[in-house]
Amino acid sequence: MVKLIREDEHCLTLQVEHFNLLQTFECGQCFRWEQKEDNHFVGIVKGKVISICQEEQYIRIRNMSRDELSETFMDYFDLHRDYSKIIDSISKENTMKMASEYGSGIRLLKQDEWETLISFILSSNNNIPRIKKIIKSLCERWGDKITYEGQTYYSFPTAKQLQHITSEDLKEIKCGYRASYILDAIQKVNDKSVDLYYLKEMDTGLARKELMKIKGVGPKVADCILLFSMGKYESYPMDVWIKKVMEKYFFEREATPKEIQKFASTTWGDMAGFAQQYLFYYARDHM
DNA sequence: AACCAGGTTATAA
DNA sequence: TTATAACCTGGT
Repeated sequence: MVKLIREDEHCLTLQVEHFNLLQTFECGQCFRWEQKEDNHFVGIVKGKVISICQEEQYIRIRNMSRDELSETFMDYFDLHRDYSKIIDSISKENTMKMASEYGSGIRLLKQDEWETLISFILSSNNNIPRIKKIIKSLCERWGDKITYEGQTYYSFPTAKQLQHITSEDLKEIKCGYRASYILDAIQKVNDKSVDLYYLKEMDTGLARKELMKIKGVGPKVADCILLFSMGKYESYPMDVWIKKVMEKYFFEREATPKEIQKFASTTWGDMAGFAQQYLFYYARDHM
């Protein structure tokens, strides 16, 4: 599935099927990848700046060795997985055929649990530009400075790095009422009353309950964390877009969250999370 | 001015 | 268990 085409100085070229950078970054799972003028995307994975560009099936990654490719990059972009199999298995009717074709280059990222937790707490009742702005401020204020090709970037601050910040600090970066949620997350992760990095080993339902002990983490945010950072692919985050698109194409009427969850679970089972991504991406452009 | 945006919380039926 | 109002903030 993944072929290493070329290896230059700190630079790799891959050939991959079902991998589109724009789709992967625009399908609602992440907030930090930046598109540069020359069609490059720059992001930070495990504290390291990575620059990627794409032409059709060819992916060029700058600032990356072969070891780093197999240790972090492949995993982060879920490149070991055969997405044509997944698309086949969930595209049993017209809507999913349409949606999975439209977003056929989406990959489900495996992001850092902490970053995902905080990012999606901030996402609640908020809009994307503001979410991105707040996360950026958070990183610039408390993250580590990283210099890459003359530009300055910042890592996402760890729970440890944030352990002494106050509500006032968070208000300054315009978190609003979510400030108290963030403080609760910092406290619970640091004192291990929620063992964040162990949750992926647990049963999905239990892990979900654990996440929801944190203030500001309800069903939707919990499902996002499970799906985007813990590989819990049966999760089906239900936001306003998913509700709209499901009601239009699968119910042809109003439906309750419970009905929708049940439908997703019985129809797609442990592939529901992939279906959610295709539907979300499709809905954002067609509703 | 009123309403909305990747929901959650607190309260009440 | 399910329904409703209030919520920081910035944009329309």
